[in-house]
Amino acid sequence: MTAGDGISSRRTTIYDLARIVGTSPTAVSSVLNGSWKKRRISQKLADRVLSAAEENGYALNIQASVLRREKSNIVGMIIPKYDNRFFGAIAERFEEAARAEGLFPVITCTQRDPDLEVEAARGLLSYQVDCLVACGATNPDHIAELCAANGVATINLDLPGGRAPSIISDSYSGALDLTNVILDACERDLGSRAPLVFIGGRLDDHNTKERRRGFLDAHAARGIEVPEGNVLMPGYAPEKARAVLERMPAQARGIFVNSTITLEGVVQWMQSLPPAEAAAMRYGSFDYDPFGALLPQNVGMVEQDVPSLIAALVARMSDLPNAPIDVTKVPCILRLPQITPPHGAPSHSNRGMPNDHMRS
Amino acid sequence: MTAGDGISSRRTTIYDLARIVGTSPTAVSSVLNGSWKKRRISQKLADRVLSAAEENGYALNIQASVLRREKSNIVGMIIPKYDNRFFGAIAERFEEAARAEGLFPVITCTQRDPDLEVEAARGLLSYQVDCLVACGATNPDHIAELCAANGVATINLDLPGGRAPSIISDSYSGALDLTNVILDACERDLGSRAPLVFIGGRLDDHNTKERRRGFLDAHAARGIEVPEGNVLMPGYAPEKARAVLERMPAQARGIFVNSTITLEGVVQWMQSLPPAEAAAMRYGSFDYDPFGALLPQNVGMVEQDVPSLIAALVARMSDLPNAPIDVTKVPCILRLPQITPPHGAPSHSNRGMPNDHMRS
DNA sequence: CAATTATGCTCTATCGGTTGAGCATCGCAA
DNA sequence: TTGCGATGCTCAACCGATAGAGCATAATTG
Repeated sequence: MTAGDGISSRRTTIYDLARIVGTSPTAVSSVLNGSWKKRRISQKLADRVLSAAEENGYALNIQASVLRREKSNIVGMIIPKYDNRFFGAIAERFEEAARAEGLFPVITCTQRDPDLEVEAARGLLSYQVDCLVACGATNPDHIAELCAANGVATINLDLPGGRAPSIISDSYSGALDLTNVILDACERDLGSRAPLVFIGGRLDDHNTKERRRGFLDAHAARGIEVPEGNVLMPGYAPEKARAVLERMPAQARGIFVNSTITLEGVVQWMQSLPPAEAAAMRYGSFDYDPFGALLPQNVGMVEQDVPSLIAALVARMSDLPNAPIDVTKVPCILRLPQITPPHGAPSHSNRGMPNDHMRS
Repeated sequence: MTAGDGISSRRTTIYDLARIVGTSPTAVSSVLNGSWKKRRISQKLADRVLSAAEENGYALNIQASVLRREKSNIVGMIIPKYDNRFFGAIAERFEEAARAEGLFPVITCTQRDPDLEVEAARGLLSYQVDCLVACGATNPDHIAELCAANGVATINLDLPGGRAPSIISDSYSGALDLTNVILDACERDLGSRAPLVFIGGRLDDHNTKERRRGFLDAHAARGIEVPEGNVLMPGYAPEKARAVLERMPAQARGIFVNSTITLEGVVQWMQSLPPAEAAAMRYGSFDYDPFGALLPQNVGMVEQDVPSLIAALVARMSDLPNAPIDVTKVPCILRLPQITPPHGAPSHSNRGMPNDHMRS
C-alpha cells in the first residue's frame, strides 16, 4: 500500500474506491464483502476493486456495516480478571474460537465489581453483540435480564445462572479427587489422618459450595469427620487467607486451597513458618499455575479444562437463541507433581504433567 | 426494568422512546447523550425520557452513534498473550485507565503471530478506534503504517518502533540491577565469582538486546569476563530453555532469566537435577510472578512498573496526533525475596516485598 | 404595546455500507 | 425480426444517532 502521508484527513470509503475504479459504491461493497458472485459482478471489476482497496489501505467501517445488517457477528465476553492462568486462558481461547467461527470477539474485564459488570455488559450491548458470554459473573441473572430486554442471547461460563445456559467445570468431582490426593499425601508422607483445612472463597459462590461438598464427601468416604472450624471461607484474597490461617487448627497437616489467588496467601503464610513446621505440611489447589505447581509441598492442582469449556461454549452459541437453559459440566484435569527423573534421563511422564495443555 | 419477554424482536431505539414519551427522536438523543442542557431541553422532558429509557432497558447503538460522530472514543490495543502477569496487568490497567478517561477500550490478543497482529489491527481500525496501542508487537512499524493510512494515531508499548511514540521499560537498568543481585547472591551463598548464564529471548528483540547489554555491563564493572557461550537466546518458550540448558557451561552457578515464560523451563530443568546440584544454583528473572518469586533459589525478580507505563501511555494519548516520535523509558522495580520473619512476628518489610503493587 | 430575547422543541441531512428492485445490453432461439 | 433469459451493473431506501438550522411560543425590555 502507499504509505499514508500521515495527514490523510479522512479514511478511505467505498465511495472513494468507487470513484477511483469508476464504478458504483454498491459494486465496491459487494466485492469487498464477498457477495459479488451472487450479485453477478464480473471477475474483472472485482479484481480492479480489490487492488484499489489494497493500494489505498481500505479498512471496512464496521459501524456502518453492522448498522445496516441484522447480525453483527460480534460476540462479547465479560471476565472478572486477567491476573491468573485460568481467566487468561479463557480469554485467549475464546478469542481464538470466535475468530475461527468468523466472529469478532470483544472481551472486557470487570475487576470482580458488580457495578462494573453491568456497565460493561451495557457497553457490549451497545456494540450490538449477537451474544454475550458472562464469565464468572457475580450476578449472571441480572446480566441475562439486561440482555433479554435487548433481544440478545446470553451464556454463563464458569459460574451458573438460572436464566441462560451455563457451561461450568465439574467442581464437585475435581474437589473430590484433589481432597483424596492431599489426604493420601498426608498419610503417606506424614503419617497423618487428620482432616484437611479448606480455605478460600465464599459460601454464596457456587464453585465454593460445590468444592466444599466434594471436600466433605471425600472425608466422609474415609470416615474422617471434619470439624466446622476446618472450613475457612474468607473470600479469595491472599491477605484474607493469611489472616485466617493464623487461627488454623493445630493438628491439621493438609490444606485444600480453593484458588490460585488464595494459594498466594497460603504460600506466603507457610514461608513465615519455621522450616521444619512448613516441611510437615501438604497442600493442593484448585486451578493450575505452572510456578505454583513447582512449589515444594504442593501435591496436586486441579486444572479446569479450558479448551473443552470453550468448545462447549461454542457449541451452545450455535444453538442460540433456542438453546435450553441447562448446565453443562466439564470435567477437570488433575495435575500431579512431576516425578523428577534421574539427571539426564528422558523426563518421566505421568497423568497431567506440567507440559500438557500448555501453550499451543 | 420490565423483564424482556425473551422474544422482544427488536432492540429499543430512540424512535421507540420518542413515541412512548411523545416527543422527537432528537430530544431523546440529546437527553441520553447529555447534550440536552446545551440544546435547551426542559428538565421535565429529560426526566420523562430517562425513566422511559430505564423502563425499556434502552442501550445506545454505538454503531449508529459512532458513525455519525467525528470521534469514536474507542481506543484499541493489541497484546501478544494473556498468559503472564505482565500482559495481564497491562490489559487490566489499560481498560481501567481508558474508562477513567471516558473512553471505551477494546483489546485483542495476537498470540505472538505477526499475521494475526496485522489482522487484529485491521479489525480494530474497522471499529474506528481513535488510537491504537501496539503492545509487544513484532513489527510495530507495519502497524503504524497501516494506521497512518487510515489517519489513526498509534503508540507502541513494551517494544519500541520508529514511526510512533513508544513507551517502554528501562530494560538496561533493570538488567544491570538484576545481574548484580544474582552475582552478589552467588558470591555470598556459594562463594562463586563465575560469570552468569543469560537465557531467553532473541537478539532481534529490543528488550533482549537491552537486557543482554545490562547483563554484560554489570559483569564488566566487576571485571568478570562473559564467554559467548554463556548467552543463550533460543526464544522464550520453556522447552527451548530446557533444551539449551542441557549444554550449560559446567562452572556456571547463576542464571539470568529473560522472562517468566522462560523461567518455567529453567525451573523444570532445575527440578530434574540432583537436589544437591540444584541447591548450588541461583537465578533471577525479568518480569514478576508471585509464585515464581517464592521458588527456592530465586534471588530476585525485576517487575515492570505497569501503572507507570499506563500512566505514561495515557499522557501520550492526550497529546495525539501531534506527539513527537520519541521513546519514554519507565524504570523497573527490583523485587527481592521476602525475608521470612520469625514465626508469629509481624511480617518484615523490605523493598518490593510480594504485597506491594499487587491487586488494588 | 411593539421589539427583542430566551426557552423548548422539531426537521432534515448525514455518517458508510447493505439490500431489494430495477435497468440496460448481449446472445441466442424461434 | 421479435422474444426471452442471462449477464453486469446502478439506484434509492434504510439502519440509528447526531448536529445544524429553524420555528413556534413565552418572557422580558424599552
